[in-house]
Parts: sequence; structure tokens; C-alpha cells
Amino acid sequence: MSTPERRKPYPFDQLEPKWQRVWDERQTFHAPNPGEPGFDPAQPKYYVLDMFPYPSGAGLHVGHPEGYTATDIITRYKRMRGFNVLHPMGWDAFGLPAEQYAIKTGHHPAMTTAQNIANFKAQLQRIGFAYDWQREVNTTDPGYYRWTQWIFLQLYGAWFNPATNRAEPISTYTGDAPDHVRLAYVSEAPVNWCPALGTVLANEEVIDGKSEVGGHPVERRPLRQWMLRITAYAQRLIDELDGLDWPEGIKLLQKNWIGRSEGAEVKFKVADTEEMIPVFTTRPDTLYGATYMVLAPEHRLVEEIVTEEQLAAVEEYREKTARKSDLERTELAKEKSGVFTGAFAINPVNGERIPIWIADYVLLGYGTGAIMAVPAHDERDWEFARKFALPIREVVSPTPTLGLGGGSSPCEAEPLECFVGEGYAIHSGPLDGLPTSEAKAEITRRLEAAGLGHGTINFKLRDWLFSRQRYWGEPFPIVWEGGSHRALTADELPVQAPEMDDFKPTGTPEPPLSKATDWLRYSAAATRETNTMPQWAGSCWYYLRYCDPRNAERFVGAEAERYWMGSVRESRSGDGASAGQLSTERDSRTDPIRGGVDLYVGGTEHAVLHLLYARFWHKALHDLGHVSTPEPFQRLVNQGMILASDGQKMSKRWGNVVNPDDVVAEYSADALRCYLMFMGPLDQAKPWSTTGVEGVARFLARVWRLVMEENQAGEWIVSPAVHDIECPRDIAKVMHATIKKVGEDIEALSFNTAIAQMMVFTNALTGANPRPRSAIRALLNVLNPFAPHLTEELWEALERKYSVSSVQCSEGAPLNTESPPQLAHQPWPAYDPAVLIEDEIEYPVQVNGKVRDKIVMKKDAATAEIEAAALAAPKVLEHTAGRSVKKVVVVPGRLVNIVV
RNA sequence: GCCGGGGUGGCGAAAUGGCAGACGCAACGGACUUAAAAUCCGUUUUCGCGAAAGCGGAGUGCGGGUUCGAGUCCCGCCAUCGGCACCA
Repeated sequence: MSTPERRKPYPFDQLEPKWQRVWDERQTFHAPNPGEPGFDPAQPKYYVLDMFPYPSGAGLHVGHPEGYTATDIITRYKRMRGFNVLHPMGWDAFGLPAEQYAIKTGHHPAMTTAQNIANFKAQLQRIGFAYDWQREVNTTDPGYYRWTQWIFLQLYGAWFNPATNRAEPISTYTGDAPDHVRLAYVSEAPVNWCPALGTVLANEEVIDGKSEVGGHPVERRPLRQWMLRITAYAQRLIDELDGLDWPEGIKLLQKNWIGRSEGAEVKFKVADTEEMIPVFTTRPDTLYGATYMVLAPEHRLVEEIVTEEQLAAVEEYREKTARKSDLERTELAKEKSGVFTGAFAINPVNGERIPIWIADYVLLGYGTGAIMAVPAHDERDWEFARKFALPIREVVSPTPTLGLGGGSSPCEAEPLECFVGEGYAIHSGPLDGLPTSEAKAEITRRLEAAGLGHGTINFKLRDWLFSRQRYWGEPFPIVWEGGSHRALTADELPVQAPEMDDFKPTGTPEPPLSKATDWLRYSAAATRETNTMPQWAGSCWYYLRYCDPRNAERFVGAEAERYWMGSVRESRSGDGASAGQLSTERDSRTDPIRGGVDLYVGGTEHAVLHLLYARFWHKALHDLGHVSTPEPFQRLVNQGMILASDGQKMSKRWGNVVNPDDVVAEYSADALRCYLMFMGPLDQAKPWSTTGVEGVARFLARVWRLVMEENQAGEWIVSPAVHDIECPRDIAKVMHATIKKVGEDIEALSFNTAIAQMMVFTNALTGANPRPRSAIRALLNVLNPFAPHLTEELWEALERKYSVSSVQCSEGAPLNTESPPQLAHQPWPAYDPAVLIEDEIEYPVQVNGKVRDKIVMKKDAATAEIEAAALAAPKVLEHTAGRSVKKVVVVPGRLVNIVV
């Protein structure tokens, strides 16, 4: 379906490519590093980062440019404000889709990846983003991933010293098992194996028992895998969120994912043996109510304690559980299942024999893989106890009075419902009467004294499963010899994967690289590690590489890192008043600025994956002295999702995806940018509307026609209505108000209201004839970050006409000779607060909260004067007639409220 | 079940505790045009009375509260979207 070519309201199809060419040829948005030509050390830095895209075959969709436009506006604005702005873009190009597509088509992933990148880049450039393309990075480039491998070696060569609470070189470790403490280590634990994808996955990549990519079932099986010890940083990853300027919701998401819980480990002796089974509980105060114990089916002690009679049943249950995928295990979550082992444990506080069961509601991976069950005060234990008729003993009362008479005799009657809240201990010997928090502390003290337990903290966070059985990823810089692993040296990097024709998954956990027999052999005795790193590896540090992308000696040069990631405090007085003006609103924040990326914009979907992994790597690098700040991203903003016009998610399935290329072709890149920002608040989900784009396109066309008009020959010339005249007062007022508001709104990321204000200004100018050139210039200045092509073109046209020194410039003249200065290099305009002060103020006058009349008063009228005038207003008299005035509230500069 | 974000016209949305609905879309009316498109100028929360100017009432998911004054603050609900979900 071809829509008939619409007549363009202005020639954006020519001027947009023109300005994109100019920016590229003149490298307008290149940000030099310290020490490089053109670098100005007097200016403060500002680092604005986008989450770099995975260059898929489908190309850009409108969700991408939403966040990118926001950061682009900030970039252009901060430049006009005199900052050295770092605003880079790159490609997160390793990953499953590229490889799967390659397998399907038989083309090498490097080829399709290069094509996709070229396509993405062209699409981004058509929208006119002010990226410094000299800093482009690509995670699949050996010059890049060589340093990803290098960082891995730093992790491999480090351990987390609990005494100093930070990572240190493995050389400071004095124990005898260094391979058990490294930040990168090998583990044989059960992992998430996805047969359909032919790879293992991290916990974060498994959703409801299915792979995040493709939705294939995932099962547990034990495999030898590389792990990263992110759990060592669990506490710091929680604590150090505090100083970050992130949305509270995202912080909470991370905290919940890390899942800290305080409690105690309690040791139970297995009856008639010497075995001790430790359990973790957050409610040690309920120890007297433990009526049975449950082990995870995979728990190693099950085999040792199971009795002859129960052996068959236990074996059967364990096999059944092992066969179950995580998906099935979760689906059956409602119905509890389990088997008695025949063994008993001794409750350390009262010597009671309690039965030991196995059940799959207890997870091997959390705590000790064993629990004490307190059915009266835990929903899950309650359900289980009811199903298998196990005793239920109440030991916490919601009210203090009930507990006192109970003494320490066990309660005979079972409670009618499960109570999980806090209260007062009952039937709990020495704890009786204590409120829950004190009971916890008391029992923990007693257990510690008796050597039967201790207070402890558990985290839900697991170590990061870091290897994948794929071809299209970073190879590990590791070789194996005689069953043990060894790091390659830094000068052996990058380790590149061999060219292979057949890189299909083997269908077994054996990685595809194991088929490259020549490559595999490192030396006569040593062979290479054949796993590759997950896609997240490259994105864990790309923001650091941007600072110094061509450095061949280091992953990032020290000086570049200190400058761009440093903690130079940004001046917050950017409220639009010129520098000389008195600014009373200095930044009064007292919390320390910790440095890093000044603004990071991206989607919420990375709340617990990329953003957690990157923080972990950054902290490790910081501990080891490679980066200067403890956190990578000081300020984070999530853009909301762009929905289809029907309010649904955009998806190929529904055929409701909007392609930015189409919007650019039909309405212009500037219209796309402005519409994306005008739709609503940045962080909110909002539906796409084609008529909405048209409205914004109309606004831009109105701006065009403020400056340009068509002559008889059909050429666009500067409108004769534009004159070098003094601004009339009404125009001056809206001009200064616009400069103020747009500046403030950009700082606050309220782009929608900034655009609304510029529309107001434009509407005011549309009705004006003659039109003051100074007002037009101000409009172009403030609109430039939003609609850079249009404003550059109009600025140039005006400068050509009015600049005294300008030589006659013909159409075909080369761009870089005698061309007027670019708008992009103009400073942000100043506003004059004095113009905004009104001489007279119109006061609404309310009677009992309802507006009844208005009065106009001088701006410095005394309160008594205002009150008198308000009481004398005609409508007010009508509404107060026959009633006595009880009170008059005068809010100077605002309103008057009369209470009768 | 737990945690989080938002519920404001026909629609997207604005509103430091101070005139609810800025700005835009859609709709309607008018100007220009042979005509259409484009453009420009109006009207547009809703109900009642009025020919009209206007007058009066109601109104920010629901129910309470604080306040001279609440979309905004507090308490209790209701739907809705997103995240987590046997984590002991």
C-alpha cells in the first residue's frame, strides 16, 4: 500500500541529511579527551549514557529512540551550557539471536552482525543523534573483547577478603585452597540447562522455569561451570545503592533480588548418630514450635540417615524430583509433597525427637538446604503439616496476655490458623512472654553459648553462572592441564575463537568449540577452555571503554577514566539565569557525590541483570585499583515503554510495530524526536498516536513559516516579516518565560512541558507582525536540542541574511567555507528575571473556597489593602450579604479567601 | 500472596497545598479556495436555566479525615499495569 507522496510542509527531506553530513564532516560532537587537541580543561564534564542496543536483524523500533532522544537533548543542552559532554554509542553484539540466525541461514554470525550494525547505525544517524562516533565500540571486536577477557583475568586473579570487605589480589590469600576463593571459579553445582538452546543459563535468565530467550523449558543438572562470586558483594551491592540517584523502585527491585535476611543457623543432632544438621531460620524464636524437619531432596545427608523401611519411598521421591524441571516444580507449588526418611532429629532446646522428612519445597541452594518446620507460624510448614498430619504447636501469641499463664508446658490444643506475624513467645520455656524481637536475640544468645548455633545472614542472590556452551561469545583466557585450570597471560590476549564452518551446539553440554581440534590444543600438555562468556560480559564495562576506546595498552587509560568517570561536581545552578545573575537556589545537597556516569537512561528490563552485574564488576575493578569510583552509574532514569496505538505492547505478532524510518520519511526526524518527547513524562508507558505525530509536525512547520516564506518562484526565502526590532513587551515576556521554563524543564527531564511552552511561544510569534529577530533567535536556541536540523537550517538562513560580513552564498557552495557559525556552538540564552515580574497581579477572590470575583492589585500592595479591595468586590458583596465575615486569608501574590 | 508505579475531559496529558484541565490530538463552526488539501481564526469537562451575554450546581477511581483552602497531605478501600513468588 503506497500512500501518495504528501507535499512536505518544509524541505526536511533535504535539510536533515544535509545537517547530518555537516555534523559528521566537522565532527561537531566529538569530545576530545584530556590532553588531546581541542580539549578545554576549564569546562566541567558531563557523561550521558544510553544502554547500547543489541543490533538485531529487525532493526530499530520506536522504543530505542525514546531514551536516545532524551539523552540527546541533555547532551546538546549541556554542551550549550559549557560542559565537555561525553555521549557515545556502541553495540552489544554477542548473543544468542545472532548465532541462531547464523545456524539457520549458514552465514557466519560475524557477517550478519556487521550488517545489522551498519543498519542500526544508519537508522540512528537518520534521527540526527549527537553521538561522538569516534568512540563507537563493538563487544565482538577482538580489540574490545581482549579487555573483557583481561577483566575476567583480574577476577580470576582476585579473592574477596572478608576481613577488609573487598577484593584483593589472590597473592594476599594465605589459605591452602586459592581455587576455592577466587572471584572467578569452577563449580560442579547443579545448573540451569536448556536443551533447546543447548546452553546453561544464569538464574536471572530463567523466568518461570523457562529461558528468557525463546521461552524453552530449563532443567537442573550438575555440570562443571565457571562462576563469578557476586555473592561476596551482596552486602555492598545493597548498602551502596543508598548514595545513588536511581528510581526507588529499581533500588528496591535490586534489594529484593539480592534478598538479605537475618536469622540464625541452628544445629540439630540426628538421633542415634553423630551427624549434625544445621538449618537456617529467620525465626529462631519459634524453635520450641519445631515439630519436624525437612531436607531438600538432593541434600547429601539423605542417603546416610534414611532407614531401611523408608529407603524405597525416599529413592522414588528423589528420582521424581530430579526429573522435574524447575517449571514443573513451580507449577506444582500449590500442592505440597514429601516423604518421611524414617530418621529423627533432636530439638536442641527441649531434646524432643522430631521426624525428618524430605520435600521439594525446601531448596538445596538456599540456606543450608534444610529447615526446621514450625507449622503454627509458617504458611508452607502449616500446609505440609496439615497434609501429612504432623503436629502443630503454637509458640507465638499475637497478644501479650495470652502468653503469661501458659508457662512452659506444651499446648495441647492445636491452633485453628497459621500466625506468621510477630507477637509474644508462649510455650517456649525461658522465652515466654518476650516479644518476638527480644525472643530472637535471647535464643540466639543461648544457642551461641551452648555451641548449638549462631546468628547469621542469608542472601537469595546466587553466584553468577558465567559460562555458556556457545560459539558466538568471548572465549575464556584459560587453559587446562592435568585436570586443573591456569590463566593465560595478558600478552596472549585476545583469545579469538577459531573460524568454524560448523558451530552448531553439539546437543550435549559439550561446547561447539570442542569441535575445533587444532584450536583446542594449546600445547602438548594443555588444552583450551571451550566454554564462552555470556552476553552480559561485554555490557558490564562498555561505559568504561567509551572513555578511551582506542587504547591498546589498557582497558581504559587512567587519566581518561578519572576525568570522565570522576566526581567533578556538576554545577546545579543551571536554571537559565545568566552566570552573572544572583542565584539564590544553590545546590544544598550534602550527600557525597560519588562520581561515575552522570546520567544513564534505559529500560526497566535491566533492573536486576545488566545493572547488577555491571555494579559488581565495577566494584571489583575499584577494589583492585583499576577504576576510581565505587559505583558506575550515579544517576539512572528508566524510560517508559512505547505501546502501540491500541495500548498493547508493540510486537511483530500483532503487526503494530512502528518503524522510526517510516516516521522520519513521512514527518521528519525532528518531528519523531519532538513527538517522542511530547507524548508524556519520559518514565511513563504511553501509546503511540499517528495523529499526535502530525500535531507535532505541524508545530515544527509553524516554526519554519515564522522565518521562511515561499516566493513567486516557489523558493523558500527568509520572511520579510522578520525584522531587527526591539521586542514588544508581551513578546519579551513570553520569550523570557520560555527560556526559563525550557531550561528548567530540560534539567528536570520534563521534556513534554518544555515543548508545550515552546508551542505557546510559537503561537505568540505567529500572530506578531513584524516579528522581532531576537525573539526568533531565542526560540531557535531553546528548540535546538529537540529539533536540531530545523533550527540549524533556520539559524543559518537568518545569519546569511543579517550577518554583515557574510559573503553571498550560492546553493552549491561548499559547507565549510564562509558558512556562519553553527547553532550547535551557540551558548544557551540567558533570561532576564526582571521582565517576568508583573506590575499588577490579578487575585482570585474566594468566598468559602469558591472563586466569586477577581481584583487587580499593584504587585507590592499591602495585605490590608488587598483584603479591603477583596471585601469590596461586587460579587463578593453579593455572596457575603447578610452574613458576617469570620476570617479573611490573604496569600500575597496568590489569592484571597473569605470565610463567612 | 508480597513489593512497586500510576488511576484527572472523547484521547495523550498540565497543575511549589492556592482560579483543575496549560499544550497537543480528535470533533464542531468560520475564513481563504471553483473545489479539495494545506493554512489561518474560533468553540470544546459536564449538568441545569437562558435567544444570548450570562447565572447556578457538580467534578481529578471510591469512602472518610486534616486545612481558610486538597488532584496534591493522612487513614481505609477498589480496580489496573509491572516485578517477585515455596528464599524458611
